[in-house]
Amino acid sequence: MKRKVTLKQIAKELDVSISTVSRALSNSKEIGEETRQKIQAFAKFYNYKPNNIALSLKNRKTKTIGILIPEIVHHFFSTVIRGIEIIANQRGYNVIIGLSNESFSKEVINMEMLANGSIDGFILSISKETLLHQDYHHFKETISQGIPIVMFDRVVNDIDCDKVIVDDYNGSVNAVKKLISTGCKNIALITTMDYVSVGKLRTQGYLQALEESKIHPKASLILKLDDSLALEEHLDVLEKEIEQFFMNNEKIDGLFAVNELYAVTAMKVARKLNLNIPEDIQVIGFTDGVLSKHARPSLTTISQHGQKIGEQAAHLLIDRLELDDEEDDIEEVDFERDMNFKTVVIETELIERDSTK
Amino acid sequence: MKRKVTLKQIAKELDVSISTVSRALSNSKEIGEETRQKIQAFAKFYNYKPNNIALSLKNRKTKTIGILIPEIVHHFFSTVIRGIEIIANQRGYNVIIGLSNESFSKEVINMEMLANGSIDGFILSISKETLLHQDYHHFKETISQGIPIVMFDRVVNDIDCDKVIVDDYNGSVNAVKKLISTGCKNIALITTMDYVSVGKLRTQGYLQALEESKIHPKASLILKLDDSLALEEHLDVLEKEIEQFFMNNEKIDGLFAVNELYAVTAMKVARKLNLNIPEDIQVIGFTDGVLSKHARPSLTTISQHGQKIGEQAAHLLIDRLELDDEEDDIEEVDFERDMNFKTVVIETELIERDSTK
DNA sequence: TGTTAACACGCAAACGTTTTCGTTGAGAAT
DNA sequence: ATTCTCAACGAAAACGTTTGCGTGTTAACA
Repeated sequence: MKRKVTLKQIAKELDVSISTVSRALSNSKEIGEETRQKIQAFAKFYNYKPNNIALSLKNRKTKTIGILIPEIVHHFFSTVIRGIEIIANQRGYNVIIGLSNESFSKEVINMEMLANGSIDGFILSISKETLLHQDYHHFKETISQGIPIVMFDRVVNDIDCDKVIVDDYNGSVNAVKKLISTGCKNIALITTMDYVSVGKLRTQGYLQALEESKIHPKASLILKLDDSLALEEHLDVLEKEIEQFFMNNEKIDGLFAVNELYAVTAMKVARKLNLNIPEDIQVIGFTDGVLSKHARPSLTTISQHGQKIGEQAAHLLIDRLELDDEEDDIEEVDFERDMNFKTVVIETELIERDSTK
Repeated sequence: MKRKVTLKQIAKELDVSISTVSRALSNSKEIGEETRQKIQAFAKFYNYKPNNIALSLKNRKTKTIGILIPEIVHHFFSTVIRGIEIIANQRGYNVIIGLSNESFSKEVINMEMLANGSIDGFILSISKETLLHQDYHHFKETISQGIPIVMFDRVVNDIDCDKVIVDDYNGSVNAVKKLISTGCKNIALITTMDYVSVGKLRTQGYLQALEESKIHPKASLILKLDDSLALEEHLDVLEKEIEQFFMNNEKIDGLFAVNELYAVTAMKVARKLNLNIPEDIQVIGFTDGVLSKHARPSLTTISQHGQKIGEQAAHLLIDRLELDDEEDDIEEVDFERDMNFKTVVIETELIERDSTK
């Protein structure tokens, strides 16, 4: 087992000083041609690579970004990660991942863990529990320590950071408009509780589309489901809830669901009730995952472009990190800095498949 | 922006030495009661947390493990990550993720990048390209540098490391036996090219099950697909290939597919050809993902227990890392060490749903 | 009173880098 | 002969920790 070779060892072996080795390897012209060649050859032979940790300590930056998400077995989130990773790698960064599992305390723990020097900045999506408690002190503290954050998808307004969000509102408006334009008169909505910001926005979009078409929304056409029902374990409960909902609203001819699972389950129920899709009832779901593509019939969805979100978030974060670098040199302009936080909106796209006319 | 406070700053502020602060915070009894209280109070007030990078440098271990996988937008892999993350967190480790995107060079680059001090050990699944080239020098080099590796799912034999594998062979045997026992006479197989070890094993299992039942395998009943067809982009091509396959083999009454996508697509084709599932043809797929659960009819699958795989892999790696710690102290027994690499086999489970009788 | 032990703390090395600021020697300029 | 100027290199600090060892003070002991 040959341990990694260090500058010190090379220096000793070649009977020069550490600084000479360091300079020779960085092609400094302060070092004589001959010595430089010798050192470089030796280093190459022993496959010298500078130790990242030592570099991190010296430069006070790790070149890694921390990703903090609620769940990883999830099409949308993993797509975002892929986007982040691509850009991060391109720009010389690594990614380290923390999972909150939708829990507030795990989010805090993970954050503190990584904030102690392990990462240069965060890209995160807030856990449901945090959103429910509305306790954002950990974000604020992290930021006040000089660690920038970029939030995506699930964001809150009162935090000073860059954000990348999906245009949930307009996406929903368009989806529902599509249903209206294809003749739906009684459009139902299956959504989540309001504290999840995206659920709220999608609900608002639904209402807006109805209003624009002078359709009066009916409370009975809106089904708000507890989030735990989204868990794969409670599939049967979810199914029954939706079935009950259908029974209570016999005239439903259009359905908009705020996620894929709700939509697909609703289709299953519709079929059970002998409703034909899209003839009797049209369905549109939010999030374009693998389910939508392979459902029967394939599901018309609103794509969120998760990868693009990740890429944008990564760019925003790294831009800010490298901007901070320059500011460190100049050492001024502290006042105007909080002004220019951006919020990038990623447009959604309606992907039409067989569940709509 | 208040930067994180360091030992040095505390020492200066309280007019003691750095060592005193360090010891006071670790509750050393070498420090007087009064001083200790004072320092601890001060540290708590300023929310002192030791800098991970500095600790890593000093201890020569980072308490992070590197995960290297071909793809993250993938149910199985993300499940494994979840398993790893859970155990890692429990045992005080972080995880850093690298994506090879099934490319050899990206795998090598990522590996070298992380091996330079960023991580203590790897958990990885080999990329297809690497498997194809059969070039494993980067694994060997990493290991020879004293960085342990745990491979999962896609493994190769001639590398000295712990492994966690799925019982692909027996899983397949059982699946095909199930088909036989429910009356299938002409069982087809849809698989991948042989260089992906798991595909090969699953094919062997299929053959074994046939043989045990004295059924002669027919080459015409085996469809080997190029891997690129697994990509979501080529769905239509995949569909046509399978349709052609069905046309050529009219008597197929059972089908075993080595992944979910093949199975679901085959069901789609079967339906198109007016075959009823499971009456006319039964289908079983490998990998229990979200598709299987929501397909119509729901798909009988072989579950790989991805999370369990991740958990096991994490335990194996961390056990070895902490065992290495002790050996560093003792400084001996270098010879017997390569003997005790474990290969843990995670049993599969046949999850029966509606695509089989 | 002199010796000693316990106590409470500081110094400095070490982890592996980069970089600033010397220092040395030789040849050129005065 | 003396000063100056480079070229070529080394020493040491710094990043933030931990820890072995040294040291000064005090109190207890003979």
